[in-house]
Amino acid sequence: MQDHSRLQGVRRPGGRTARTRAAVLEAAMAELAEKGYAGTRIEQIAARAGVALSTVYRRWGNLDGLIQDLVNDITVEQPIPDSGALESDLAAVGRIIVGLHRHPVHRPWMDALIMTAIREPGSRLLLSETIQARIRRAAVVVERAVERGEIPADTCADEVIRMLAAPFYYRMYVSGEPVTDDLAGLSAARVMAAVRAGAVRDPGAAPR
Amino acid sequence: MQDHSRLQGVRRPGGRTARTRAAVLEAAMAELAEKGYAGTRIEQIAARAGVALSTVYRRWGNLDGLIQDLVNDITVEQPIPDSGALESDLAAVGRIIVGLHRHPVHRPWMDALIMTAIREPGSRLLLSETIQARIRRAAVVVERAVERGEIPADTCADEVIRMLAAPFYYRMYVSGEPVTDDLAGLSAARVMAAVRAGAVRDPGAAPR
DNA sequence: ATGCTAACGCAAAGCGATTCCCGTTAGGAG
DNA sequence: CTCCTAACGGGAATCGCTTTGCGTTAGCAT
Repeated sequence: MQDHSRLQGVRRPGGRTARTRAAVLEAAMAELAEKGYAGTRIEQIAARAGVALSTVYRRWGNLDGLIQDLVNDITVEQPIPDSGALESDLAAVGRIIVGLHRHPVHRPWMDALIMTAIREPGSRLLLSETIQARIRRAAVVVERAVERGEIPADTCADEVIRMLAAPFYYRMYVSGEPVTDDLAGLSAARVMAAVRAGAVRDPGAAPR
Repeated sequence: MQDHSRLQGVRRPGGRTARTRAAVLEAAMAELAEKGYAGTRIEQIAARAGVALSTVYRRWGNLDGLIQDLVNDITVEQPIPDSGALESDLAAVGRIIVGLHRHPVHRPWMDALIMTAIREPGSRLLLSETIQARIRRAAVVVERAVERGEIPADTCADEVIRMLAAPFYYRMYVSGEPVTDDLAGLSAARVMAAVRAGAVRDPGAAPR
């Protein structure tokens, strides 16, 4: 294995280097979306980007490294819902998650992320951080509900979002059941019940 | 790719064939447990089993096929708790799931299963069926609670178990947060709140 | 006990992933 | 504008995965 820490410290970040990076990342994204993780060939990415194979390996090391870099570039920013009622906000957040998974471009990314995270400890950390950032963003709907006095003040906002999101990923990657739009509403209702009962307080894990 | 349907229809299932199969599966299990999915080499499995490399490839095709066969052999049977109260039963089921993941032998299997399921549609189906079988077994604790009149009669037992299990897998494979024993109790309490509120009825997905 | 052939062992070969070497191009500091 | 060298291009070489051909062993039907 080589260094690859250059991802953070390139000596000449401008001009050609930047063009190469952009081209390769775009090609990788397209290939992943079309062929999926298993069907993606580094050589194809290089060819599509009009770049030498060795360039890809020098800068990213392998497909996993490429994906890690890709994630940093793509972290999807969705508007946070604010309907005035927590349950409908949660349902909206749920639909965003469903949408992410159903979108033909995003699904292969998630697949690749999960695969990579299982294989590479470094990737696991990256995935963990990416998800955590998304949770934090979505958690404001819970915090607003607390301010409104809609739910107990000691509710753990992050845990609420995790509880909401878990079923989607569970179905996608474990039980294999279909992920449908109405799952968002169902999941939101269940989470609400737990929150109202005051069952979502002290986090089971340190929020890092 | 070859046939590999021979996994189900071997012409000479006895004697040498059976010995080979047992030896290879045991070796595969050991290698997966020691090295994990990424570190497992088919050649190592063959060597450990005292079998020719080509034999492994002829019968199982690749590591994924081997894992599929392995799963059929291993489906873990745990006793189903029956404490008389649903919440403590759920917590016990949760602890079983936690234990499965923490056990040094089972963790690589789950990793391998998830990986394989993402790569191979056939494996996805297999994982789906395996999980469904486990859900069904665990769901009896919910059915008993219904008979006791402890929870609404129209509660969907399978969904309760899914709701209980989802956070564990979510933490393991998505958010990357630690999976601890007390998570079992927390998760059980949250599920109970939703069930009592009657929020876990009509299944969001057809039960297969 | 005997014969047929499934299943095995061995080894060569093709394929993609990854590394390495060497010559060339082009940022960007001076 | 010039020079230094980071970064690139091209291709050979290595490595693990997987397939295939051929000869051998051993179930199991008779």
